[in-house]
Amino acid sequence: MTADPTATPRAETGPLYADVIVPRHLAGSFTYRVPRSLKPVLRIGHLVLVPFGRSVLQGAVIALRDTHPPSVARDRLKEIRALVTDGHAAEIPPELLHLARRVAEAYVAPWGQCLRLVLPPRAMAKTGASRFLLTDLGKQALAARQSGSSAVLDLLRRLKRRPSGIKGATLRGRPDQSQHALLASLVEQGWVQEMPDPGLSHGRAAEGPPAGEARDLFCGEILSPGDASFHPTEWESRIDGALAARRPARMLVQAASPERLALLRHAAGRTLEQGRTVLVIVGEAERAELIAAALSRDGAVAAACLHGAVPDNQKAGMWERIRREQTRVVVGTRSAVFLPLRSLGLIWIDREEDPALKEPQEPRYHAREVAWMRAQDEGALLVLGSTHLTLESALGDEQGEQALLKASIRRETATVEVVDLRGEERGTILSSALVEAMRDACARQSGVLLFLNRKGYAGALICRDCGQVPRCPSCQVAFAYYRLKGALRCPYCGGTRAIPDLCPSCAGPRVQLIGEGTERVEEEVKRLFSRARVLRVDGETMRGPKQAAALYQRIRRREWDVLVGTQLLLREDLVPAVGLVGAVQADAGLSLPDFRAAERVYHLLVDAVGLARPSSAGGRVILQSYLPSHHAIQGVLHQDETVFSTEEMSHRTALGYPPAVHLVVLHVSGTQEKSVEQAASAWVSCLSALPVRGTGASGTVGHGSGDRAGGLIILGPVPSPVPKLRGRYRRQILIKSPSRDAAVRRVRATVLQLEQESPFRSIKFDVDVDPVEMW
DNA sequence: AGCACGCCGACT
DNA sequence: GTCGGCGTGCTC
Repeated sequence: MTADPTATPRAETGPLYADVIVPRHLAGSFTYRVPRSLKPVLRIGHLVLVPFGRSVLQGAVIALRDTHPPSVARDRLKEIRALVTDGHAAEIPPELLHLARRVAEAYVAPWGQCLRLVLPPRAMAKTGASRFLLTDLGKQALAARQSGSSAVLDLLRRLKRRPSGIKGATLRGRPDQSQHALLASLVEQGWVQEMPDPGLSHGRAAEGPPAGEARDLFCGEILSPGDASFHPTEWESRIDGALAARRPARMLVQAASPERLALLRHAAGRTLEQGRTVLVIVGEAERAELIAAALSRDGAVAAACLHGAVPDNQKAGMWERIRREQTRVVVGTRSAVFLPLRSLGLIWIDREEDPALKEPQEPRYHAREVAWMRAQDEGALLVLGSTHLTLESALGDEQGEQALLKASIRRETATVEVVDLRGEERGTILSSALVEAMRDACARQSGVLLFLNRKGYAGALICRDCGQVPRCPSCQVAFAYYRLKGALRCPYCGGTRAIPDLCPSCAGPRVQLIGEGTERVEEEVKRLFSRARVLRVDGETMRGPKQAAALYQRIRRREWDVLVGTQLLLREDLVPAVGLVGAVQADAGLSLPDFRAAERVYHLLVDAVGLARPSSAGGRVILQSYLPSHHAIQGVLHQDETVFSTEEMSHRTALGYPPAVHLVVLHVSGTQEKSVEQAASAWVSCLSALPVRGTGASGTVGHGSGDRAGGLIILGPVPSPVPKLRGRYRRQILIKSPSRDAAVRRVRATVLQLEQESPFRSIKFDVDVDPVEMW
């Protein structure tokens, strides 16, 4: 961000100064003197060790220069300690350095922080540092003042104050060099002890690899095309065409998982033939393993798999092999989008709607968007694949921002019916229509699956007359039933209410608890069908790999007539297609406090429909609902995506939610409630007052949103849903903007301004661009 | 963010 | 006094 890489022509001896970014929450870069020995070799992208405050850090060189920055006196500049090597000079490939910067800009995060994303895994570890601790002998020596030297006593006292020890770099890095010798002599005397620095303790080796064994049993089917209606050749040729162009392109593939994987295999093979490489990104580690295995199946492709559960030491080796193009196909979770693949030809995002593609901490990037940045920079084809495309992706399609191809592969589905639960008797779990259909399916032994979407909905209150859920008046969030207290409780503000006798919306008397869950459904099935074999599939019965594997077996061996379960039933290849699927509470989840609630419910129900056999094979789906007119239900009923998406889009547009606008959420937190409030208000006025300054790094030309209002809608500040967390008060501001770029530019300018202003020293300003979890 | 300094209350 | 928690400030 500082300094121009192509500054002044430098002397033959090489550059005098280097701008370095470090992996810390710091906005700018830091300038260092280049030692004579490095002058001829140092290049942009090199990893270097630099003294930083009291410690030594790894950083990356982002610019070389012959003049020191005017803001810092020359004698304050420190010298680069060394080049990081692992045989050769370690360096960050230029495209990745650039990618890190683009991410930093797009998500208003420090470039140095984004540097972490592209660093080789090994380099993340601490630089073999050590700590110094005071020994018992040293304590005695201090107590007895066994040394006349005040320097020695000072040092001993300092060490004593810090039972966890002080880092070697800290002690040695002090201004006077005598410390070094002093320390050595104290170690020799046995007063001070040197220990290896434990470094980052959050190495996550504990998680271990996912339980792949139980799962492998079911991989066999994954690539078998669903049914005869799949005509892949057309889409294969479209992909071939897009790959042959060797230009950045985006393509949407809407198809069921087996078809998608078949297409991926084809695309991967074609990309490799071109001499280019393939990157596949998915939300979950488990699915990454599955896809990697599927791609590698016949040995044609050697796909590496990278995700959080892979131990760090293995990651380092994989990173190297990828960089050397020994590994040419990689499947991984979101952070894998930063892997150093060269001559990248294809990036495939599978299940692009998966919220896990969004990083929940700074830098809060979305792997789908980063993938698009990479595809643009490296001339690759980006494929967004899913059974359900997000409205965001679908709208991008219609707007034709980029050359976009859309593949939609349809399967024949089951017949869908809706049962209006408001017409049923009080307390009905299984409507008579569903029971009838179950009886029928059991008689044919075609299999029954009862699907309960109760996520975030366990134990709530619903009105049997109007279908409404009582909401917290201050948060507009559905109340949850709190069993312990027998009362309603708002999950966000914590406010409690007694259970009302009458519905707050329609004043009807039929207010009831629902969401009792799978157990109750299971009991009901057993009561009504005493001879049926019932298996329950939920978080409880699937807990632990052993139990899960056993349950897999039983499902597999068809030791059941009725399966009752949660979303777990939707797992890939868990259940063979059945004759009847019942969605027990199809509208559960519609009341969640999230503007994407309806979209999620719709997707879940479409998935549930996919679990039934096609109607030509007698497949039926019954949706039980209190809100049968809701467009999520109607869309599934009519098997017409536009029924859902048209209505949903008009809601989003009317209420100002994506994809009609872009959202940016700003978080302000601090220990003093008042200053948090003040800072939040200051941010809002700064946002609305600031005439957009041309500070930006003069990237792309703006979209003509230069007017004062900038088309931004600024809401808040309001207390965050959890207004106080770990002693810090939190407020948030919501920004809506037709242009993400305009909003981001504005926010970036204000963050810089606020962080520099003195009254807000201890306040943390946090930005979330395109939030996925809003609250 | 990380890391250490220094202020403050608790306690042998 | 000394121990150790927590708030504060700096990093070329």
